[in-house]
Amino acid sequence: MNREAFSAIVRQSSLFRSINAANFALLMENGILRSVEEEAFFFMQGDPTTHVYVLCRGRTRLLQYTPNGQQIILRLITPGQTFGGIALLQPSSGYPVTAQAIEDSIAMGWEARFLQKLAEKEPSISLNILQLMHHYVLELQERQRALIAERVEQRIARILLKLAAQFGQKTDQGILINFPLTRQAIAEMCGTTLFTVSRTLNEWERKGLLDIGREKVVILQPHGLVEIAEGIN
Amino acid sequence: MNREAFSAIVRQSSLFRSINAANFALLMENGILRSVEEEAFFFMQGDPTTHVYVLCRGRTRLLQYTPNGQQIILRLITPGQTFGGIALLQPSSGYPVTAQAIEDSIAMGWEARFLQKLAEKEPSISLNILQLMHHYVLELQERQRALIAERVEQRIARILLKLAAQFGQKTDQGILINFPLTRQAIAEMCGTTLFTVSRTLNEWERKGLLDIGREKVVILQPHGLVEIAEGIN
DNA sequence: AAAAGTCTTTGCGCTTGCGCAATGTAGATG
DNA sequence: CATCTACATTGCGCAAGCGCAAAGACTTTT
Repeated sequence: MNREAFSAIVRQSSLFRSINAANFALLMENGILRSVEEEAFFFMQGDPTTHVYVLCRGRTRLLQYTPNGQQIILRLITPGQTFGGIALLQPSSGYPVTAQAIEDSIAMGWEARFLQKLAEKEPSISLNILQLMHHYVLELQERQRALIAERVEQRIARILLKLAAQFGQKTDQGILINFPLTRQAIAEMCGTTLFTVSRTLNEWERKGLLDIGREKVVILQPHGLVEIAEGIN
Repeated sequence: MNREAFSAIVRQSSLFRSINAANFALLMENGILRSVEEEAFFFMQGDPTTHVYVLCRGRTRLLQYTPNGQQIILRLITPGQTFGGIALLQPSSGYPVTAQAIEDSIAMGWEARFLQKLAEKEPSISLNILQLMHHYVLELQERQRALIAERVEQRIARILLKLAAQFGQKTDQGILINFPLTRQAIAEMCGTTLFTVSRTLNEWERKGLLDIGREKVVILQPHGLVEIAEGIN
């Protein structure tokens, strides 16, 4: 467990990048490390909001369950990103989402009370949280717009482009989405079924836009996807 | 222009209800009143974020436009509610929504800079903003869930129940939604078309759940709507 | 009272994309 | 290597709900 390396990640995280050295030292003293295995949970929807986390290693996803058991993937967390920030709110009614590790993950976490006190000394923390929530609001509004106004095709294209931006790896053929990505997972990100995703991706492969495989997507013609996402047909 | 009455509304608004008397006085000195006629705008999506508002009179809606001109009604603002709070964020990239008066409206507004300074003296303002954004996030997540997992019928039922909670007026027959509500508006709140809304409402009237008219909805059997919203069919 | 404007209803056709079942395939496991 | 398991494809049928056009009803204006 390389606490040094993790410390560097926390130092640059969007939540704490602007705090001073003394407070950062405090942060390191009071943070706990949590290791969570693939498929296991940091917390589940409804759990009491005890901790705020910064992911240090691995990949984690935030998701919601619908009453009928369907999952909605809200966002993917990579090292340096914050999750559970909602815990900072005073009267908090439980985490609004579930945080599940996609691969073995390690996060540093702080008790909400500790951070609340720290935030009094270091107001930038509150501001950063506000900033994070703002981004999240914009993301949700955008998704809602897409759900209402766009067809499944467009939404799938959008998700692929977004994943490419977040996890893309340039290869000589195109952009490999460096991420174990099942059809099911794609479907859960854009509100459709794995069947529709499968059909759509295969059609795009036939057109030469993609190169797909088991849990693999390579974008060959990003521009083509952009056109689909924008509804230019 | 009854500044006194407005002052009382601001005093109780979710944004400022917890600030001290001195700061409240400052607030009143520095606030401006903006009157906006029916259909006119407080601000539009993309406008620079200059002011934060608390609505004092009338009704206003927050909406988004899709690229193809479709509207999405995000939320209805009633007196005492805050809008444009996003302006408090430091590097802000324009209002993410449009604020349009549904009826002649008056709001008190403050320059973002002024409020930012006030927030340094009165941290509860930041906390309240955080709280507001949190509510908004929960609302958006809920809407997204509904859009993905529920059928139009359920979403319409949900919207009616929500409107009833916000604007409902008990009459001897049932709950009147005291609000000029076109089919088009309902459609824009739940991501469908006015045709589908019209058909659905008429079906429900036939079943005795509603009493509908031009821009009027009276809920006769709230429980029936709840059952539909919950998908108990 | 007529005309104009807005909101609403309704019929019809049709596309989208879901649901399910059966089958195929790649990688992991023993 | 055989087996198992998870993931992926594909065909078929179907329901939901959109889109449009036309007509009707209620308001407001002149």
